[in-house]
Amino acid sequence: MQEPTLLLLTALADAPRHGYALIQEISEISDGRVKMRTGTLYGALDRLLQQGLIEVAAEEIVDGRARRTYALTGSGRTALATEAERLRTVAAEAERRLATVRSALKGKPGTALRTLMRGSFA
Amino acid sequence: MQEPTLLLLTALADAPRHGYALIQEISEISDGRVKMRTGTLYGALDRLLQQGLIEVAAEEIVDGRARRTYALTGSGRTALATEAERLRTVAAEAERRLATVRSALKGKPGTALRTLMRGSFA
DNA sequence: GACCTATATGCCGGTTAACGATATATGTAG
DNA sequence: CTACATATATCGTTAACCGGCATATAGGTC
Repeated sequence: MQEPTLLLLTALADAPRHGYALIQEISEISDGRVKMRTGTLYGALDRLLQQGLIEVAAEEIVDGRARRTYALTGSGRTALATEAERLRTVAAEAERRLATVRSALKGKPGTALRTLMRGSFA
Repeated sequence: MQEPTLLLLTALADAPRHGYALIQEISEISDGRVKMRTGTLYGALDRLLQQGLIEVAAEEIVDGRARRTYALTGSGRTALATEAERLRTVAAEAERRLATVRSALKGKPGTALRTLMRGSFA
């Protein structure tokens, strides 16, 4: 699952929303950093509908404009929860490894180094 | 940045490694769930080299087999740290929203709902 | 000797998703 | 009347991943 898709599901996690509102919500979630384009949005919505992760919750016409509201399905909720947990785990592992002080190993290529290298070099 | 790329950088975060070792390391990081293919690996390595996020740390011949060892650059370290933080944030937001009890709102479409909907529907 | 597995790198074609651009249409503000 | 916000949708391009294939050596099993 890629980031735009993840953000879409996240934006739907607390309440159903329609396409245009999702673009705004994602902008808010990401502190204005992610401006999702409609090409990405509607392509992703179609895909997620097909995968059964979201469903059309309502189709109305407001002020002459069509408005289709989407909602997470149970399956979508599960998928988002799984994905969020996996990302949290990977992010934690990345940060743990980045925190590893390599300079501490330079002078002591003994146990610590062999431990780090386990399985990598014979 | 996509997940295979993230895992690659993570696998390089604590020590330089060569291609084949990266496949194994990623398998370990992900508890055996991700079996990275060589097509993905070497394509990604080429791309990351070009982007300056990794560099070739050593080129040796061990037992007649070529072995090219890759390492994170400073730029790669920064990129990974940034990415990890962003993912941590998004994952937390997803979990926070998933935890939002929608049933509590159903009977009280008042302040809480309006707050949730801020900016979405006029 | 034949076969399989592990180690190790690399290319190629297909598929998928994201992206930018564009189109359409209405209401509101200046 | 121009511009902007709202709202949905399609199209062509690009980028990345993926599976499969190719190549090569070393070591173990039958």
